[in-house]
Amino acid sequence: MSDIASQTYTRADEAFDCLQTAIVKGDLAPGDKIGELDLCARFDLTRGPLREALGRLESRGLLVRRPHAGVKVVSLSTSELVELYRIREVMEGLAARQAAERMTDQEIADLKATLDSHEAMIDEARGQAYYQAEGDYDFHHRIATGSRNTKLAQMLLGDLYYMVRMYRYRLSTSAGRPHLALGEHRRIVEAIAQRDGELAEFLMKRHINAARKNIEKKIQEGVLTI
Amino acid sequence: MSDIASQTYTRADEAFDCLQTAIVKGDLAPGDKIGELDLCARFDLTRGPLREALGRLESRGLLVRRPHAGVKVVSLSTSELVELYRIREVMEGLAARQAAERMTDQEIADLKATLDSHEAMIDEARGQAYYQAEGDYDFHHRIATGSRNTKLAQMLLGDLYYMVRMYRYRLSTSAGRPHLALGEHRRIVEAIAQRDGELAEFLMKRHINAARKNIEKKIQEGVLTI
DNA sequence: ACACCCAATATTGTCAACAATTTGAAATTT
DNA sequence: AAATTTCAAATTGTTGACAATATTGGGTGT
Repeated sequence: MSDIASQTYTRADEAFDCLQTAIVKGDLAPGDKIGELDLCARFDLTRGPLREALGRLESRGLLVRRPHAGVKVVSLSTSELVELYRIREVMEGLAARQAAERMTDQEIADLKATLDSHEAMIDEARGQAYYQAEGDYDFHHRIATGSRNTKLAQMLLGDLYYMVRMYRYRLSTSAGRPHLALGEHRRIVEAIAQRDGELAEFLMKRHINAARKNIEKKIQEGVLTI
Repeated sequence: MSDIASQTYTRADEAFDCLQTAIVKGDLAPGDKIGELDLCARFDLTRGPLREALGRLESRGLLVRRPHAGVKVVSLSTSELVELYRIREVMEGLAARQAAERMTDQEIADLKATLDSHEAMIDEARGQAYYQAEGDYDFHHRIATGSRNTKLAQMLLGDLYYMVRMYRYRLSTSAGRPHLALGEHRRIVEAIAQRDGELAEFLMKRHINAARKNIEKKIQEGVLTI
């Protein structure tokens, strides 16, 4: 949801939000060629705000636009997806390091409480799933904002987050290891609470590296096709 | 310059290019509030393409847009500028590592030749300057593309490169150390040529860390105000 | 059957006018 | 004199129509 606290909520904002959601949820599927007039009819928009929204989605890597030829929903190859995890690793490692330096005690306590509710959810799903709702409920989202490195958070949450999330709907990177993943989250938060930036960075990188390895394994087993 | 090899060059592309150049060069200065009609008159554009260009520039962090209230050229505080260097450090470190894995021998040879011409230029300026023209002549630009991590290159060259460059016009991060900086560039390329990704990453991170320290030192001495 | 060409059509890019919101100056109140 | 309110003008957001370009389907040649 775009921030409307101090700004008006334009039709372009609205268009952006609903299109992004449609992409993340797969209603607009990777590789789909989508036309402006179709989108206008489907989402009750006019072309001006729609084009603004398309521009924003393109800048976030969710769409590919070709002048005069139209728009496609981005479709990452498996190797491109793996590359995203390489980038996440170094950037989220930095975010964890800076979160250790800058998060308030209250924020850390709140994050621990969120992890408790994550655990309750895993138990409820009998250890089969670890799904985090988009936004403040999501661990990685919280670390990025906790880093207080505005540009880093913006890049992580603006450029990478939704691309990764787009694929999360179709694959679980914590499959077979939700309790393990949760445990890793807890250890990262503990390092942050101890203000040990170096350890927090190390643990976060290891955590994302494990998710990447998980994906690579699935690709190799032929289980994962995109 | 936008890629026109396989696409038409729209008026929006044109608007984007000239505005970005104006920002990087300081013709549109940090903090400037700029109006659409002014820009249209000044750059001989109409509002449609201009608004597209403004959207792109916003996504690159060069502008801040507020709905119904207009556009400002971004103005980074000194601490924000330093944070950019933290991000560059981890991302360009990764780029160097991946360049060591993926650059062709020819590309490496070409890069060395470019460094030779950099050296000639420093000598010509009597060791007072190390200025690299935007694009392929720029060492960092070359490493990012050499990484063959498309998304990484896009983020580095799309999101960070011009923001950093915007400030480079007003400060030299290799001030007092052009020969040293060039030497560091050479060592990074040597590590890449040796296909030693770990060393390339380490050296690149150190190099950017040194540039950051240089900036921090200037800030502390009160020499650098933005 | 395949490759190429061309014209018509569909779709995207641009434009100018109207709608919506903010800004700043003037008037009013304290 | 300083603070607040009001309102017209300036500026940004949106809309629908026209301009520009790519796509597609049909026709022709090999």
